[in-house]
Order: sequence, then structure tokens, then C-alpha cells
Amino acid sequence: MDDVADRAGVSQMTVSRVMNGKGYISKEVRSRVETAAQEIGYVQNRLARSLRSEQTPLIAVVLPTLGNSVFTDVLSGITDALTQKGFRPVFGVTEYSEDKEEALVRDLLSWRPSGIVLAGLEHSQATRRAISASSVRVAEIMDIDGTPISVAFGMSQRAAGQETAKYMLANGHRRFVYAGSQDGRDLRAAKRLDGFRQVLREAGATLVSEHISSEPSSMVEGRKMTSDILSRPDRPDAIYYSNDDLASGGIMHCLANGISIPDEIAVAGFNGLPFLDALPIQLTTIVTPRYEMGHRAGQFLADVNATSSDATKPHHIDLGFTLHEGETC
Amino acid sequence: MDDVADRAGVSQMTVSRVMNGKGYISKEVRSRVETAAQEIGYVQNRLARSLRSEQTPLIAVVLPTLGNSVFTDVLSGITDALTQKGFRPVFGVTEYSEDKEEALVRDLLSWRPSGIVLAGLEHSQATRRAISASSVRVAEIMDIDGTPISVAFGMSQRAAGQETAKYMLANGHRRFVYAGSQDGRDLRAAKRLDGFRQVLREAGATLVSEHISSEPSSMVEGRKMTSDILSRPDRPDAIYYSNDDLASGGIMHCLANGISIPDEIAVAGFNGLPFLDALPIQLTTIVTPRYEMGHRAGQFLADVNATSSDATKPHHIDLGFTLHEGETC
DNA sequence: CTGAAAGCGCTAACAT
DNA sequence: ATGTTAGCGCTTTCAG
Repeated sequence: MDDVADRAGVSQMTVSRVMNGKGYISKEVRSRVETAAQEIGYVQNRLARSLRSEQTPLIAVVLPTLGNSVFTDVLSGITDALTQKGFRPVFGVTEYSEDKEEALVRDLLSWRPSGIVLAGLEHSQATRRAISASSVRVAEIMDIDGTPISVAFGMSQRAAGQETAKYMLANGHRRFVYAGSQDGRDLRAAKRLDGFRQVLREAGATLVSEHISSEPSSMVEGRKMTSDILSRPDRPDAIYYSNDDLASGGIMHCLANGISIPDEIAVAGFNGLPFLDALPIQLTTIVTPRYEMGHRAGQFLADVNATSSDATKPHHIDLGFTLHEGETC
Repeated sequence: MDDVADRAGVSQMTVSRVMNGKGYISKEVRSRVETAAQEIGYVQNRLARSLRSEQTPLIAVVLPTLGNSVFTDVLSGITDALTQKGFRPVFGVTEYSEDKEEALVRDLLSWRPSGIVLAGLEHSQATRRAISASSVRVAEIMDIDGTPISVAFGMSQRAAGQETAKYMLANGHRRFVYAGSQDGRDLRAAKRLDGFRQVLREAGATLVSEHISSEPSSMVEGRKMTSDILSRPDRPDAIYYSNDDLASGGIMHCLANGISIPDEIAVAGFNGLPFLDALPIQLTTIVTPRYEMGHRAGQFLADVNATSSDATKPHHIDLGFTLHEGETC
């Protein structure tokens, strides 16, 4: 900056003001400084700026995985919202581990980000402490069943499970199987299953069994699991999958083996991923506002005007979901 | 840090050494410092650290989009490699625009990252200048057809197109249609098409037409395009899609309309996405090392031992690809 | 409208 | 094995 100042014949402070568009600068000086900066290829050092000004345009983003399009959709929403306001996401993945989340949060907080995005509402005590000690603004996403640290942008996972169960029951199905993945480490899937179970119980229907694969969810895994489920003696009349990937794998299994859906077996998924529209048969699923959850969280954190240390008490913003009836139930 | 030092009864410098595990510290002092830090909930300020030490564990990542699983796979590879070595990705998306890439690179460079990942080999003059002026280490990914700035981890897009064409020709197809998306802004898809065309020309086969949708690629879009293509009078006997999303949409169209593949129409894609394995029919495609390209690039940039300002001249590392024959040709 | 001085929190370099 | 000094590049604050 000194070099630019020398070259433009002004003080370093004036250069700073020009670069940041702050304070009044005569047009003449401004253009001289801009030219000088251009000429020597000056690039601001944001580390210094952020250190001194005690604020960074950085938002920490902590997600369970990048291997599931659900989170890349969310990340996409966050990124778009942030980019628009000149913020940058800096992020890490937890692989669904609370310990890793804790370490990551601690590390990311050392960059003094002005905000942090967390997935879900369940975090270790230490994570919560670290966050509240740092006074970053927090946005939790995906879930609203529980108490947020500050603001949660999400939907009720439990209600999604309930609504799916109700719809399947309404269509006459009585004997169910649940198919999930990730060893059940996905807490939100667990909440959906919980809601699903509850409605079944109240209706006197049967949840024959719960299949939880240890693999990450994928179409291939869904196809495999479905093959297993359908080859057992206690064949159900409907399968509730923890998400669309698994469910569409199930559809593929049936398609490939001439099993008629929903006559021989009904299936339902969760998420409402775009590719479902391309399948030969429309999957019954819950459409979730993935991009929007990320986008809203990003907007919230990038909003400079919002009260910094929210005096408002923890609350959630329900972005809802819709049941896509489809043809598989 | 001063507070920690006071509490532990040592100098600030000692705290610094403990926090960073540098230099010799007696066990006694170390534990005193660690306790003190714990007690007051001390969190390093990496801005200050990076400013003073003139190095950051930050890697800038610039990708065209997050809306295509190809790039999220790559990002996943990058993230894994970086995380392992204590680096953090900070990133942005260009939406396939060179101008946005330029602005993004400039902005990200202001964080003084120690490395930057760029997609493809084509960048504006200004982008190249900004990068070379900053002395960050650069890794380009995806493509190797061209001259990298420094090191490229990728595969030959052109060769992929050529190999696909050869395989399809070998299977007796003669009249082709190409189906692409993104308004052709995807330069790598363009290179594949180029290789494809060339082989066709040499073999005297016909490229009946090229359909380029303005939408981002997706299964739904692929299904739509296929429907269009097959309803025209000059029906081809094979379709080469710019990627698997489009191609599997084509498969879905055929499946839903009782069109037999490859008898009535042959199809081929590109990428070898995992979900293909779940489809009722195996798509002929090129399997690309997406995660690996990201991972290798990440490892390279996070490798502290590597020569900083590579004296070595620009080169590429060919991670190759494999043709998955499948059943659709 | 512009400038001078001070200092953000840390670590490199040099003591001891 | 630990301490002292200086300064990274910027912005805050106060002057004019």
C-alpha cells in the first residue's frame, strides 16, 4: 500500500480509503491512486485488513458430507447467497461425527468468521460453548425439531416422516419395511423414522423390520437392499426409504425384475431430487427446500444490518416441505 | 495470548510456542499453558498468525458450478486431501464465466492462500497475470489438452471423445447425433465433441446434427432432448451425450416409451457416475477419475515440502479414463 | 478532503 | 528452555 501511495503521491491512508470506498476522496486523487494500484498490480491483504478491522467477510460452513447431493444443494444455496454479498464460505465436513464437528468448529472459529452454518440441531456441549464464547452469528439448517442455538432454517423432519406414513396408510398399505443407510448416524433420518413409526403405531399397522446399511446412501445400495428385502419370506407391501437415492435404487430393482410398483410393492423416498422427474415412474416422496435452506441461512449471516449478538431468543424458520404423491404408493 | 501468558506465568512467546508445538518447551510449562488456555477458552487468531508468518493454510478453490455432481466429487476430493493436512478450502463458483473467474481469483488471492485450484486450462490473461504475480502454487484440474500454468491433474477430454466415437463405430453405428447442454459454455465438453467429430470424419460417418440445450445438464433435460431427437424425421442410430445425466435421461425416455436400446437407438455418455450401476441397463460411458483429480490436486497444494515456486516447467499429470462398455451401444 | 500515529494479535529473529 | 524486540499490512482515531 505504501508503494501505491508513493506512486500516487498521497499517504497510505488515502490509498486505504480509495480501495474501500470509504470517506470523501476527490475524483482526481481517486483516479491517481487507482492507476497507481493498477500499474503495480497491487492486491489487498485481507488478513491485515481483517485483523485490524476485527471483521471478516468469511462464513464458516460445516456440513456432514459432500457425498450426498442434499448437502451440495445446500452448499450451493449458501455459496450463492454469500457471493452476492461479498462473503466467502470456508468449510469442512464432519462425516456425521460430533467430535469432528467440534474440532472443525474450533479450527474454523480461529479465522474469526462473522458467521457459521451448522447442519442440524445436535451439537456437543463443547461446540456450543466455543460458539457462544466467540460471538459469531450462527445459522443451523435442515432441521427444526429441537432448540436452535440461534436461528434454524429448516423443516420438521419428524413431520415429514409422519406425513409419509399417513399417505401410505391412506393408500391401503399395512405392512412396512424401513430402509436406511449410514449406520443410522444421520440424525435427521432417525427423526423421520421416528415420526413414521409413531403414525404406524397409532394406526395399528406393522413395521415389519428396519434395514440399516452401513454404506453411504446411493442408488446402488438402494437397489441391493431392495433385492434383499423382497427376497425374504416376510415380504412387506411397502418400503419407506430414508431418501430418494435409496428409493430410486429400489425402483430400478423392480424395473429390472418386472416387479410392479405399487401393486406388488409400494415405495416412498425423501428429498424430491430433480432427477426423479426423469424416471419412468414418479416416486412418492417429500420435496424439501434444500437450496432455499442454504440460501436463507447465507442471506441471514451475510446481512450486516441484522443485530449482531441477537437479543432475540432462539427460534426457527420453517421452510416447510411438500408431499409429492407420485405413482409409487 | 497475553492473558494466557499471565495466567500461566510465562511470556506470550512461550504460549505461542506451545500452541504451535514449535521449539522446546518443558512438560511442566506446556501443561500450565494448556490449562490456562483451556480455562479462559482461548482461541488462536489465525489472521494475526498468518499475517505475521506470511503463510496461510488456505487453499482457494474456483469451480464452474456446484450444480453438477462432477464438481462436487472433485470438491470432495480436494476437501479430503486438504483437511488431512490441516488446510482449509475457501471457494467460489464461476458459472462457467471467465470474467467471474477473474474477479473471484483476484478476491481469493487477497487472502494470500498458499495454493489455488482452477478448473480447466483456459483462463483470461488477467487471471494468469494475477496468479503469477502472487506466487501462489496452482493446480489445474479436469483437462490436460493445453498448456497448464503450472501443473494440471486431469485427463484428455479430446481422447475421451475419440475413444467413444471409435467404440460406437466399431459397434456398427453410422449416423450420430450429439446432445449437449449449457449453451456449449463447457469447454471440456467442446473438446470431447471435437475429438468425437474428428474420428467420425475420418471414418466417413455422419454427425447428423448437434443439439445444444441452454439449460444446465440434467436427467430431465436429457429425457426431453432425446424425445425431440427421436421424433424428428432424420432419426440417427446413435446419440452421443455430453455427459451421463443427459444420457441417462435418454435411457429413461426409451424405457418409458418401449424403445429398445441399443437396437433402435444406441447411446453413450461421459463420466461414469455411480448411480449408473443401478439403472436397468448399463450405459456405455467413459469413467473419469473425478475424486482423484481433486484429491491429487489437493495433496499437491498441501504438500509443504514441494518446491514453492516450481522451477519445473508446466506439465500435466494424466490420470486417465476408462471406457465402460455397458450395454447401450 | 487528506494525513500521522497507534496498534490489531501474532511470530521471526535474536537474545540469554 | 524461555524471553525481548520488532513489525507483518492494514484501519481506527484523531488532527487539520
